[in-house]
Amino acid sequence: MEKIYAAVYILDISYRIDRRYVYFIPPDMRPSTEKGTLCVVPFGNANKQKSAVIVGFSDTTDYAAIKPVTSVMEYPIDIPEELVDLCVFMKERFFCSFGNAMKTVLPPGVNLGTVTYYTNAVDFLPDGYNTVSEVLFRFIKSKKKAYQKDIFAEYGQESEKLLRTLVKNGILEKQSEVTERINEKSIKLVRLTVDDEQAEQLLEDSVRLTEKQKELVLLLLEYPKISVSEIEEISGISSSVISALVKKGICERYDDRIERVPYENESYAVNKENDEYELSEEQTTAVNTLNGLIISGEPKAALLFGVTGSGKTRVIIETVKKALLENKTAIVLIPEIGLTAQALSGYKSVFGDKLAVVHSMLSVGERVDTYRRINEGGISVVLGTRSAVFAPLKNIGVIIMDEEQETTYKSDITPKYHTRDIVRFRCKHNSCLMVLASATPSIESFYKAKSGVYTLIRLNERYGGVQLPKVLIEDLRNDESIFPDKLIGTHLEAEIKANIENKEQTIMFANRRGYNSYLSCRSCGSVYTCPNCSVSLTYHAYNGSERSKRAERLSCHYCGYVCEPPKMCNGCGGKHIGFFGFGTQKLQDEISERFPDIQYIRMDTDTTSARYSHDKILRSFGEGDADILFGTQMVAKGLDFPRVSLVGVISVDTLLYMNDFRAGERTFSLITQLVGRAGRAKKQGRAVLQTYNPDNQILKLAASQDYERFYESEILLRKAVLFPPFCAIAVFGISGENENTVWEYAKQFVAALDETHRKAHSGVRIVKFGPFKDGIYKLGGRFRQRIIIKYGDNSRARAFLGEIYSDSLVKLPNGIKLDIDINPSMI
DNA sequence: AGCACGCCGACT
DNA sequence: GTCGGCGTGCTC
Repeated sequence: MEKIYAAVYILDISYRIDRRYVYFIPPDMRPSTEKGTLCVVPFGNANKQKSAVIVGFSDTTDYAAIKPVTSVMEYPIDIPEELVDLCVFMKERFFCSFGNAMKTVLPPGVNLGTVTYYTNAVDFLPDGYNTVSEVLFRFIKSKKKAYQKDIFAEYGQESEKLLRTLVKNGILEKQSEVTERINEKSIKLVRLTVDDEQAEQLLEDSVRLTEKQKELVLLLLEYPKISVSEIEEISGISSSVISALVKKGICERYDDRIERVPYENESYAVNKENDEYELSEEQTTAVNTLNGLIISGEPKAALLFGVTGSGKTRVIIETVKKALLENKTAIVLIPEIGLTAQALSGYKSVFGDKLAVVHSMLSVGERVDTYRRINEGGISVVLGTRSAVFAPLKNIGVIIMDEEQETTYKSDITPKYHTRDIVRFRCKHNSCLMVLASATPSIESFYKAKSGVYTLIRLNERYGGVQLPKVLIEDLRNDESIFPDKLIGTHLEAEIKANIENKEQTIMFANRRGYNSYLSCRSCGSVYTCPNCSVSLTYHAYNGSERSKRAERLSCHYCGYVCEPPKMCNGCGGKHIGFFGFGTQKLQDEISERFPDIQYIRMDTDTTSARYSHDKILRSFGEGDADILFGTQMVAKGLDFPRVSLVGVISVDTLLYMNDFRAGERTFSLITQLVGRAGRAKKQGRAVLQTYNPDNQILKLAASQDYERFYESEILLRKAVLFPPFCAIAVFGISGENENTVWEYAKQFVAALDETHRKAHSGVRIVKFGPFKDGIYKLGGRFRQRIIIKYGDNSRARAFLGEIYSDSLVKLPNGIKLDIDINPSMI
């Protein structure tokens, strides 16, 4: 077949007109085209130049009005065929446009956009035009090629009407071209340009600086590495204050990229254990089984089900080694960036410069570089978070997902893909092995393993014969030591004391960051909620250098809204405003109060938002700089510190009662991970689980670390009320600023859905719920309604959902947004 | 999304 | 009479 016509997908068009379009390829371009080639094509009435990806060829077409490809783009990155097919798959599976999928697959910042420009079609402007037209004409003539955005910047958006007239009259020509630009997005940071002493002096000297400016200097002294947005969040100091100080030469703004120390250049203590490490019998069997699946040369899947501390990571490394021996490549996925430093030292020492690390904290430039290195073939192992699943490796032998149940594997922006689905696609394409590894697999995955779809591999023993920690469920209901509003119960306090005396380390977990989770008026009961979102505001207290200087703020964890705490209730005017709930900051106060002489480290998004601070915290704790590490979810994940012998869980009660079918699964997993942090060394560790619900079944099962019994009860439940793995779930989200409009549209949407189902897809079996309010009904000023569809995942069902979605987008009222999420991580 | 075509009201 | 409002329909 000759390559006369090309089927393409256009990159920047909306979902509802996103399909294959066919173009004529001029003969001279044919040699330089293949599947995955980026090109420019004219599109629509105006023949706007758009970037497109070739997805197929043909030598005939029955479409009469065919247009020719404008040009083939020279692009620094090849898009492998596999990834082109993957984008088509993502479009069908997750209902996103091909272009959206491509954007996710390519490294970020690779922006192929169309820009519009004007040229003069005649040399002189004829008589009869007004002065504005004349000015515009002269501007365009002097520039030769005047970009629309430049014209707008100079003469305003209003000039568009005149431009249109001039084009219509043949005075100007409107044209477009595709630009390719790599955006460097970076975090804007602020630092002092004077040393600490000079800064202190400036603070003394009351004339030179205003109060606000002093506050900022104080803040910068405390946080040497802070971003502009963090400054605003913490202190409410606006960027104008920063500018004033910059002008005075006291501080400067700088770009984080400049300061970045790539992992590659950091020195890691090479883990000596790696060489001496001997696989246990269980581990050897696991590696052999996995190797057998790799060399089968067929698409395979396995679930590596191993208790915490059973040495899963070592099995993973050995399996990757086997793949490399077969001359194949491997991808290892981990749920969070926080794990990379620790995980990296192990992988780096084994795979050296054959390893590339990919995660979301890399700068755009670094990511493009890494992508290119992989593309050129010098890399055989890619380690990273979910975006690493798109690494353009060829000839993949194995893809491993560590902690496969983690919700970070689900993308929360369009396309809302699940990494597991992408892994499955790539494994099919590469005829290779998918390995899901976890101590607490998702119910879906364990179900597949039990029913034989995945090979189930168990690691039942902790490596080196270490015992699982002893878990104590501590009933807080009658514990005096937590009155009136303390967090650390009698037993936990005693255990921590014992640990401090024995010079052993402790990890503590609290559910939330901030200080108190909400404020409410003690007289009228009104709770302080975010004006944009239907959630309560969290009270944050940021320690200044002195206690009295403490900055107090209320902040919304969803939209970023920040305000000062009210002095009195704006409902009833009462002065008694109470704090309820607790967060990591409150825990911090209590730790320093109860254990005044010890060192502690807090770890939550407030303390780790600067790049690489995560690693620093962990390294510091690992080196024994502190006795207690405490924080949110982060402290639960994969940390391996031999000196930690105690884990304290302040409370997980709120997690238990979340209205979400996966709440049980997540709580179980979290507790298991937390408990697993204790006693990675020879000695048996201890864990204290504080709760007001000591009889809760999930807590009990988690305390006894009995995943399989938990699974058995959970799977029965899922089957009874129809949840995954027994169905797939599509959630349509409708949002808008006007509450009533959103509700009206939601009803209309459901009516349309019912009608389409009845008329054209009655064979598709669905169960429909809603519309009803989203769990967080108002978010960022928008009201949200949802419609939930349970369905069996097959092509007919997907065609139906795609049709509904596409048709509805066409008729979408102004100001209403509609999106779709397949198998969301939370409902 | 953007743009053209097309059919009705208020303007020089 | 015509300029311009936005409903409808199409994009290889």
